[in-house]
Amino acid sequence: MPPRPSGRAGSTVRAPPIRPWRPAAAVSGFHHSHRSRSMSVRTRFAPSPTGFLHIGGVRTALFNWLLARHHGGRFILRIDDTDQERHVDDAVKRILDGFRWMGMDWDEGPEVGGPHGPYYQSQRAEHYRAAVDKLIASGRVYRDYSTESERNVERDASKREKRPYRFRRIVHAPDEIARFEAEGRPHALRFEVPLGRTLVLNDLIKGEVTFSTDEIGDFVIVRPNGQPLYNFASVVDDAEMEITHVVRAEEHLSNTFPQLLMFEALGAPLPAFAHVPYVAEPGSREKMSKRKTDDYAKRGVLVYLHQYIEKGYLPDALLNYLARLGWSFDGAQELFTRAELIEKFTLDRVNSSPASHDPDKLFWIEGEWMKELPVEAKIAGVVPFLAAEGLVGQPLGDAERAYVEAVVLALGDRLKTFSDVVKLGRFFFTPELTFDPDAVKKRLRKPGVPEMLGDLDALLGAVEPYDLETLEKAVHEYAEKTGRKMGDVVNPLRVATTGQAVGPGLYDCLYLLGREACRARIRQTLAMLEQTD
RNA sequence: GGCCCCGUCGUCUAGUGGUUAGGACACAUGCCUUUCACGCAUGCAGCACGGGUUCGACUCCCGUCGGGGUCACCA
Repeated sequence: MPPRPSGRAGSTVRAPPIRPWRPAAAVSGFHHSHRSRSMSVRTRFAPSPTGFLHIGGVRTALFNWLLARHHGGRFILRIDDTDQERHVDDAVKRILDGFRWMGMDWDEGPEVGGPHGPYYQSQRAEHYRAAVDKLIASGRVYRDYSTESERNVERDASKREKRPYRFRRIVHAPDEIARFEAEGRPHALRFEVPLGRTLVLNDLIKGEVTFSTDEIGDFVIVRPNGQPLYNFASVVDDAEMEITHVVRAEEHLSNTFPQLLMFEALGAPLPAFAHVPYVAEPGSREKMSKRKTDDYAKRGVLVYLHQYIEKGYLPDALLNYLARLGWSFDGAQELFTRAELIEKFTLDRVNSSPASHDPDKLFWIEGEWMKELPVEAKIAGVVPFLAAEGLVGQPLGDAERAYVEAVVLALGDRLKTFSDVVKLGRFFFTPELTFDPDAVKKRLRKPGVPEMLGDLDALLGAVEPYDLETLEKAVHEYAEKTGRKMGDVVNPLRVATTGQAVGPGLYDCLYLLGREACRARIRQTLAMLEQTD
């Protein structure tokens, strides 16, 4: 237990730790009841519609969603667009599509509405106005007539003297205020922070955090142009939307204390807070930065949700991975179904330290989930990628569909993401061979290989019937008869018919491709070898 | 710089004073095998550092170092 602040002036405000299933008793010093005492759990995710969702944001949203679902509560989506109201539609749609893809459904918010709407901050002006009236009545909010240049003087001085900058109320004489008003001088609305109080937050992830109000400057809640600011708007909304658990990124931990003051001034019940640590770069403790997106891309590290969607990842796999990034159940279980996650997720198992993004582990989980996927679903997932490359027609014919199914089956566990079908199985769909230079060098540029390929061409022409079993038997017999090792026959034949050194079993390839296609490819390979020898 | 948060293998984590510090990914090796993938087996690897407290510290306290946040009329 950290030492309790004692013997100093000021009261103590405590936000009690609340376990939804067993509300804690009220703690001295704070006279407001806690939200979740008698209500069901209500969580929210409040993105601002700028750019794309990155995986850190998705994870925060997921924790909110899981918490709500775990307790049979409600998950609310709110669009925090106080700042920019233009061209929001597209960004919001992208966010919503991302949520839909992840299968994180929201009970209130855009498109579905709800009893506490609207769910766009840009449409809630009257709510903020009413809250401002309330705060003004409480005497906690005042008009600030300061100019930017005046504040800059203070700020620069603070910086120079290496002390924190904190705005404190400038008290003007009544006639001065009258003059300001007469000349129409613009003013912001500020919250007057009471000095000398110690605020204690019982964060559900971080534990007990103590903060002195002396560290908080009087903050602006409404700009001169009437625009409400985040710190204020989000408190008003969380209160009105009856949010019981504010689960958000830890960068908001310090913001929580001024917010506590506003909840108090508003006379609103306090939600519980849980601050989720940031996501670090792969292999590092450093925070992932949006600015480095291009660098990450060069290293093959994907940071945005849409990038994983485009790669053909499985929502259940990403969900599983993100849940385990910073959360664990028992230290042993790695794979969780959606239902298990809902059943087992609790905030107290969320790690209080940052977790770094591990694309390798994601890829492994993805593979595990892909193994479980029924072949029908694999076909459905793979077809768009084939179609985008022009490798299959659209819509798919019956025969084509059967062929895709056979290819998917042949690919087996090699298929990790849906887009892998193009990388691993392209040769199944086009007569044009793309030769892997290393494979050609290693397997084909060997003495005797062209002659052998000639033999195999003839062999394929003679095999009857042309099926898996007979093919395998014929190749074995050929190897035996000519005194070659199986690998010395099979590997060149694979490269000659697929262009690649790796892939499904050889006989699967030969059979699926068909007799004539295989023979044509062998001849194509022979020609290639001669030309570039 | 003030204040606040954080620090177990490369990575995700288990661990709440007494453990040979456990599991997973990655990596390495072997087996399986026509390649790759899968599977199986084995191995490598960790309590940031320094002081305390204690019979005994990864676990508690203090400091240092490192990472992060905040100190906006951004969110």
